[in-house]
Amino acid sequence: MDSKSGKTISKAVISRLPGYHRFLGELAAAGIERVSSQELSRLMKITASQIRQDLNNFGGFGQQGYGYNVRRLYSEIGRILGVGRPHNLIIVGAGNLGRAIANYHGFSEQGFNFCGIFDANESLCGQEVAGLSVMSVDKLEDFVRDYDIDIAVIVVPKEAAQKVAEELYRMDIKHFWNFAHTELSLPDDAIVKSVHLLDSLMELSFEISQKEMK
Amino acid sequence: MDSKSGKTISKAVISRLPGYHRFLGELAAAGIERVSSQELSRLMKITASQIRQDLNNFGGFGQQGYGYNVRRLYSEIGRILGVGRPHNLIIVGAGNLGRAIANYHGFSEQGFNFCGIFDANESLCGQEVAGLSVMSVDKLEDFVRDYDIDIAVIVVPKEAAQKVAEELYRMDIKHFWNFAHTELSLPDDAIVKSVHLLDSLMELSFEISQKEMK
DNA sequence: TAGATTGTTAATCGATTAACAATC
DNA sequence: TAGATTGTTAATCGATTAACAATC
Repeated sequence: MDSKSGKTISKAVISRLPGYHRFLGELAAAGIERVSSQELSRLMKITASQIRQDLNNFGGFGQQGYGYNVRRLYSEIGRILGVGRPHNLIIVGAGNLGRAIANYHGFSEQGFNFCGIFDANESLCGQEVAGLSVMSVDKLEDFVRDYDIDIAVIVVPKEAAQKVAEELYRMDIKHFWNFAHTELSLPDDAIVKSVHLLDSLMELSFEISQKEMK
Repeated sequence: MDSKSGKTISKAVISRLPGYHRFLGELAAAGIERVSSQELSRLMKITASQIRQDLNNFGGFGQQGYGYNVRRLYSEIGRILGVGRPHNLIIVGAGNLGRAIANYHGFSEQGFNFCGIFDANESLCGQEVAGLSVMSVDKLEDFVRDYDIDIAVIVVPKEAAQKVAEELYRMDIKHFWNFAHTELSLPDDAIVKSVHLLDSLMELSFEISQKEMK
């Protein structure tokens, strides 16, 4: 069990874990061996107290009087996040965003392997994207049965997203990284992580408006 | 002033505003005229109490015994978010993700207009992306002076992001939508909204790991 | 008017920060 | 040992939920 005594980790803590992983990765790459919560605090602009609280959800990775070993903490957080251990993904939707995701190599460096890319538009099928040949969504069922697919990336128009997700769920895919501009509604054992780009841009726009009213 | 008596709106509230906008847009498109906080609560899976609290940060948009007028509330939230009012953006980085963003039409529908796309790689210059011709980053300074650019989308490799952002800041661009896998560090009057896709995928991976440990 | 539902205050819950004893 | 810094408990702060008077 990752978290001490199996207690649930709050959303707030989870959302900071990738940040720890990123900063520690940079420190490790810079050849830095140890870091204190105070140094990390300055770097990440969160309090040292919060850093220690967050890490202690998972165990005592530090040493009094010394701080934290950078490489050790980096790999512990990686393990907690489940990176490293390989994940097999498919991309559903071979539009611009689907292609962009397939082509970004930062994902595979962390063990996220794109195994197939699918589109409903037959005229796209056979095109090569990031070393994969775009397949018809008709082939999804067979493909998912043959490979051990863990996560589906939903990059289809919002009108199609719910239906596609339900079909994938029936094919026993329970984990979704959703880029469609809509919420997916699936049974409780499904895990959906949505990235709503327009929402993010709107939050920026809100902050701009607030600043200009000052 | 948007918020009642000018008080600062919490991050938590801001993050829910685009969701309200989206759901109300869908209700309006479906021809639904009124909605109560309780109905919206069921739809959005947040409590009715929270919805009323959130909205009352900005004023009383509802009516006792009736609820909220869908079209009115939709447009009020749009106004609060600063959508509708046009924003001029440039995209810096004409890689796959930059192109995908330029090509997604959902942004311009909300008043976010892409005016130019730039890349440091001269061999990409002149290529057409979403009706725009990719320009050399050398042209940025003149372009930004001539057009009224409000927001820069940073879609360059993480090694280049900080430098590019600083240059844009010097050219008087203060608002950044950052997709590079690093934090941007800029003076306090800059507003940076980052989208770290890998972080999002790692959060999903974390939740998968947690589920599998149960 | 009676019923419904808001706007708002008060109560609860959870997350962050502060403090410090434990210990390397 | 003395100094540094963690792990952890307690105090504070902020966000969510509950409750209900106001009112359409």
